[in-house]
Order: sequence, then structure tokens, then C-alpha cells
Amino acid sequence: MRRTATTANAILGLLALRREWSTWELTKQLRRNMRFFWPRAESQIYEEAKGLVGKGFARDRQSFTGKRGRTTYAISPDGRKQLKRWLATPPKPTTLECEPLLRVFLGTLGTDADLRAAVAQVRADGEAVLDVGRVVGPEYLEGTAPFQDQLAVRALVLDFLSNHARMLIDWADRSEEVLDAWSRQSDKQRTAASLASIRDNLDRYPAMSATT
Amino acid sequence: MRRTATTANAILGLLALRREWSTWELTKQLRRNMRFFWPRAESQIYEEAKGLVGKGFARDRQSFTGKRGRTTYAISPDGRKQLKRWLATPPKPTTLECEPLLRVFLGTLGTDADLRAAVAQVRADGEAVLDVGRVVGPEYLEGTAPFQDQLAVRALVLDFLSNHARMLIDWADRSEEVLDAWSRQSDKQRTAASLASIRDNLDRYPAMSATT
DNA sequence: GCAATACACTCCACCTTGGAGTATTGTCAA
DNA sequence: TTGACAATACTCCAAGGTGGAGTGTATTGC
Repeated sequence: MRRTATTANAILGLLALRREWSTWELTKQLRRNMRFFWPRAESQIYEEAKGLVGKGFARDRQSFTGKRGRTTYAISPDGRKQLKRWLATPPKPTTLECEPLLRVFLGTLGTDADLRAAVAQVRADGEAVLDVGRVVGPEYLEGTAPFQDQLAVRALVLDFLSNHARMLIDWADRSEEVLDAWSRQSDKQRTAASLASIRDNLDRYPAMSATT
Repeated sequence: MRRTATTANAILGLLALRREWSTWELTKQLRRNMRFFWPRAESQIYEEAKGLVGKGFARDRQSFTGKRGRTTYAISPDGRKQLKRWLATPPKPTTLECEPLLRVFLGTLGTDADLRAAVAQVRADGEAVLDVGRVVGPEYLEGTAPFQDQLAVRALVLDFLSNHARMLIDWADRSEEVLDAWSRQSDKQRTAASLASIRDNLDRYPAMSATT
């Protein structure tokens, strides 16, 4: 199914949580909160919102601030039905796109500085995710978050994102240490260390055949 | 920059690691090893390989297996230069696309079963990543892997991927427990648990809890 | 009062996907 | 040895989707 079919349903979901949204608020929400797990171009939001109205899943309303127009959207009963249907549908798989890791994969072909730049980018990516948590988390703790009634699910999302971020940062830490060690190690030591790391990672999931 | 510019460089990187590759081998490599951090359509591989030849970064060679033709590629000196230039370039940010998490985000609008299906998908995604590690890891340990000389960087990649996978699976485990608990909890208890979870995540990075 | 920033969109060139289409060659088993 | 099925080896392209430029107006801070 189209990516934007999902985006349309994401918008529908937001509309279901609150009486009215302007397109700008919708884009802001997607930029700020959902960016890290459902990143989409802003032009699509405008597009999909209109599409929702076309299909009768939402109603739009024009208003003005001085000369400047604005459109606000609200969900319709059909929209709520559609949303429930979609939620009952099987989810799409998760995908990760990590160009820095590609650079590490090809690391022997570049310089040590290249490798470190890639690792640093991963760390920055993790920090960027954390930055949102730093804002959103305390809002929930203090009860000032806009969707306090969504606390329980938002806690799950925050848990995902902070662990994802932590994974990135911790990997960057470990990798930098490994890179530092390389300069002091013989080939043999480096190989031994690499094998130990691989073994470590495999060992941490002993039930390798658990998938059967 | 175009995504496929990166893809072209990824191919160039593979070509730099071995004398000759057929397009099929290239696609297989991207499907099997690089899929989880640089997922790309197969038709693009064919496209980009041809582009590389057009720009003088690779040479192609036709051969036959019976009547069936095949093209193999090898890197050129210009190609090696290009690859080094690219590796010295700043990496693009990491992105995650996790539709199941979007469903959790909107979880209050669906059923408990919907939520569990989303969590299950995340677990499956983690297992899928682990499955590659289960094959590739032992190959390196036993010395039967095709690029044993790349051991050190591959260990870093494997470390990233197994931690990513583990993050997904552990999150699924925690989330399922939370979901189980919901059925036995009062609203108050649920809120308390959610707040505790948020606090937990914030605390794990002290810089975060400093915020008001 | 002026600059910067936020709001409110539209437009579209170019990129990318993913699946269908078309073959031939290996492999395993009945 | 024949037939089925998987693997190899591509091409083609319709239907998305992106991201940034373009065009304004309103508000905020200094």
C-alpha cells in the first residue's frame, strides 16, 4: 500500500484526538513528534489532508487571520470507522536507513577520520532523538503535555525512542573505543578483539534457533 | 544528494573489495548484508552499475553461460578516487521508519489486539535482523566468511545490527508486559506506571532530567 | 519600526519503488 | 528424462514521493 495511505491514517489519528487541527499544526506535530518513526514530506500533509476531505473522512473549514486564510480539519464518523479499519490491518515492517553504517561497512577503503565522522554522525542522530525526549518527557511528568490522556501509549513510544537513541549513542561510544584501540593493536590483537565482539553479540541471544 | 548517488558509491565499494562482481552478486549482497541499513530496490542496482560505467568509475564485461548473457563489473582507478572522495564527505543522518510505532502512538483509538499486533511486528523485525547475524556471525567466527579481511569493520556493523535488533525485541518484551499489566490495573496505577517509565528513561541520561 | 521568524500554502522536477514481464540455466526428485 | 521449481539475468515503467523553491501575510522581539 502507498506510504501516504499510512500518512493519511496518521493524520486521521491526530484528528481523532482533538476537535480541530490546522494544517500547520498537523505538520508541526508530524515534524516534532512523529518525525523519528514516520518521517514524511510536509507537502504530503497538505495533500493528504485534502484527500481525506475528498473521501469524506474529514471536514474542512476556512477561516481568516487578517487577510491570511487557513484551513482547519475535523474528523467525520466515516473517518473514525476508516481509522479503526486501518488499525486492525497488519503493520508494515520497520526499516532503518543508516548511511553512516554503510560507510563503516566500507571503512577499510577510507581513512580513520572518515570512520570517525560516520560514528560521530550516528551519535548526533541519537542525540537528536533524545532532544525530543528531553522536551516531551518532562511535559508529561509535569502534566503540561497537550495529550495527557494519551500518557500510557506515549510512554511506550518514548521508551522505544529513548532506547533507540541510547542504542545509537552507546554504539558510537563502543565504536570509538574500538577505533582508538586499533592504533595500539597488532593485526592479531585486532582480529582477536573483533572475534570476541562477534562472539559476545551472538552469545547474548543463546536461543539463536528460537525462531523455528 | 540523490539516494542513488550513495547507492552508486556502495556498489563502488563492493567492487573495490573484489576483482569482479556480476550484477546478480551485487544485488544479492545488497539484499542480504546491506538491506538492514541501506535498503534499495533491485532495479536500482542494475541502473547504478550501468551509470558507474558511463562515468568511467567501473568497467563492464559481457560473458555467457550457454545462451544467457551476464555482465560483470570491475572498479577503475577513477572509481577508487571517487570512492575515497565520497567517503571523505559528511554522512547523511540515520532515519527510522516504524509504522508499528505509529500504531502504538495512536493506540488508544484501536483495540488491545491491534496494539499487540504492532508490538509483535516490531519483535518480528528484530528477529529478521538477528537472522542475518545468526548466519553471518558464525561465518566470521569459523573463518568461512567471504571477506575475512574486513573482519574488524564487519564486527562493528554486526554490533550495531545486533544491538538494534535487541533493542526492538526488548522493547517488544517490555511493551507486552505493560499491555498485560493494563488489564489488571486501575487508571491511577496505569498512570503511575507510565510516569515511572518516563522518569526511568529520562534518568538514564542525566542531562535529560536536569530540564524543568 | 525593522528584521527575523512563524504561518499558510502551491508547484513541480526529479528521484525511487516495486512489481510485472521475459528469458535461460541449474537442481532435485519421481 | 522429464517436469517442476528455484536461481540467474535482466528490462520496463506507472505510480508514487521528496524536498526545496516560490509566494505571500502575520507576529514577535529588539
